Amino acid sequence: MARAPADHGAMKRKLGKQARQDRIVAELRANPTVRISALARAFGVTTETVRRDVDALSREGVVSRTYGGAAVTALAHEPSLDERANILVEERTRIANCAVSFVQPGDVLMIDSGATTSHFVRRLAVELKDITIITNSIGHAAVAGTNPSIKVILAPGYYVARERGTYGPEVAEFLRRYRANHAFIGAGGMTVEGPNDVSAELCWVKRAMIERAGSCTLLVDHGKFGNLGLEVICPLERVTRVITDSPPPPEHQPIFLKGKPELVIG
Amino acid sequence: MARAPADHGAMKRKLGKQARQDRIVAELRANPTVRISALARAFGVTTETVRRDVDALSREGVVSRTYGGAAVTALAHEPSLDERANILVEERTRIANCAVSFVQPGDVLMIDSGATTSHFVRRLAVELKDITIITNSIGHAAVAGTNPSIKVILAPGYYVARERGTYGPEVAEFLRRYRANHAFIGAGGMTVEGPNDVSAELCWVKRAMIERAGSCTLLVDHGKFGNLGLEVICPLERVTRVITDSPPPPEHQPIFLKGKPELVIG
DNA sequence: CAGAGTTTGTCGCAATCCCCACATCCGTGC
DNA sequence: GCACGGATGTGGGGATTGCGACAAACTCTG
Repeated sequence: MARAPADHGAMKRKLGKQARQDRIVAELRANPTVRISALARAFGVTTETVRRDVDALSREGVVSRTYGGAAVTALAHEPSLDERANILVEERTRIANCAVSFVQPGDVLMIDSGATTSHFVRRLAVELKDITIITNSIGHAAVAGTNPSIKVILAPGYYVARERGTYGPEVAEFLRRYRANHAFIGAGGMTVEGPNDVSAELCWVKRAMIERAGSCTLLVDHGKFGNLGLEVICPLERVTRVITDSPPPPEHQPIFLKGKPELVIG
Repeated sequence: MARAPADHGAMKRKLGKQARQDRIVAELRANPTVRISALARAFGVTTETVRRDVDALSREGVVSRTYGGAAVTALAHEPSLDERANILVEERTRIANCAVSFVQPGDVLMIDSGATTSHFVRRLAVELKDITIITNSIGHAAVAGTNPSIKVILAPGYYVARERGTYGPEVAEFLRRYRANHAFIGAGGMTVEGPNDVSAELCWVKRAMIERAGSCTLLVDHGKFGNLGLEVICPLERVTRVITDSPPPPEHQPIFLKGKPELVIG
């Protein structure tokens, strides 16, 4: 593979132990794995030295040791969205399947980033044609973009790795220039006050989407009912429809009493 | 290639190929790395068989190969089903290594999407701290975003799957609201007229970045000299510096005669 | 049933890695 | 100066892995 012959940035001078270990974890941010032999060449030290570094980092739990090198530890990498995407797959797939039935060719959708909505987008990319998706999630864009008949518009802003999407005032301002038929958004919790989530920046994006869409469908699994996050996204009346996987517990049925958010069970 | 040998659950003694590979990725959800030898023992097959499985998964980008095993992929890294990213890695890595030496902490960079610039961003994410990156590439954003000390601003627009980035008038308009120290851009070709590329929409993004940056560095491999694409991006004088991997052929040396674009060989 | 194609096993050698013991270098404090 | 501990380099034996080539077993199809 890529040799490092008298490497440019590496031969500056001898790095100390700390500097080497920092470089190793940095390298693992760019590449999923590193090899001891390659690092030794790059640092201009012996493989034994690198081996000791890697072993030390491994003991600290910063990296995960492999035969011949090291890899990113599963937890340190993307505990956030990645882990969340792998739980409740069954339920979320049901929600997603149900949600696509409300979408028709020609629709313009706003979809916020999130684990549940990502299943929804995956189904959209498979089943539907001639729709436009406006989103702040690069994951959604990448998935939906594989379908050439789906037009994807990505919102700008500060990129937040944890959510794999853009956030900040730019997003809301950008969204205000568009108008959509529907907004499909997720939420961290759902009470009689309305949908809520844990982070203010997440809420602002969802709010902007709801504001600019003709109607709003909430995608939440049954575990979200009763959760109270930091901030309420919008009053209950602004939500047109709630799609979930199984009936909410009786104590939260009052949410749908007035029939204002329509309840759909996938 | 995409054949599923319809294995029912009756396979208790020996697992089929598909079942093994599924088990491997499942194993990787629990442990950050697996070893071929261990898997071979667990499955009751030869290490060669597991090696083939792992190699296959690695080619698909599902796992990342290590010496003696496999590791979880960084998810941000692999989605390069793009064959262009896998050629000239040697040359592009050299260019990227050279380019990072021109960047200092505190810099604000505009970087356009492209195969060559992606190597550059990867190095940036490893070696530098406290910089701001403004880009239209979701790949760049995902990679740079793993480094918490790098601020990433993503430009809006129509998402183009082929380029894994945003394009269209929105991009240029958005960029106009920022000001950067440097622009690092790639190009499909390079002649005495200046850098060029094959698609008008690509050119408009590059143009906007050059316009809004104090100086502009072009990252091109040696094969690009003499290529004439559809559209010239900007006159030669607007380019501050050209970084390439090996000296351009003599017939294209005139590009650098006036010393206006500085020539740097990585 | 035959034949083509796929999957897996076997074998051997070269390359690589691990581990251990010991030597060397260097800065620090006495 | 000198002892000392930490960090690093050296060298070799032993184990593991990678790779290519070939054969055996199996699957599918006509």
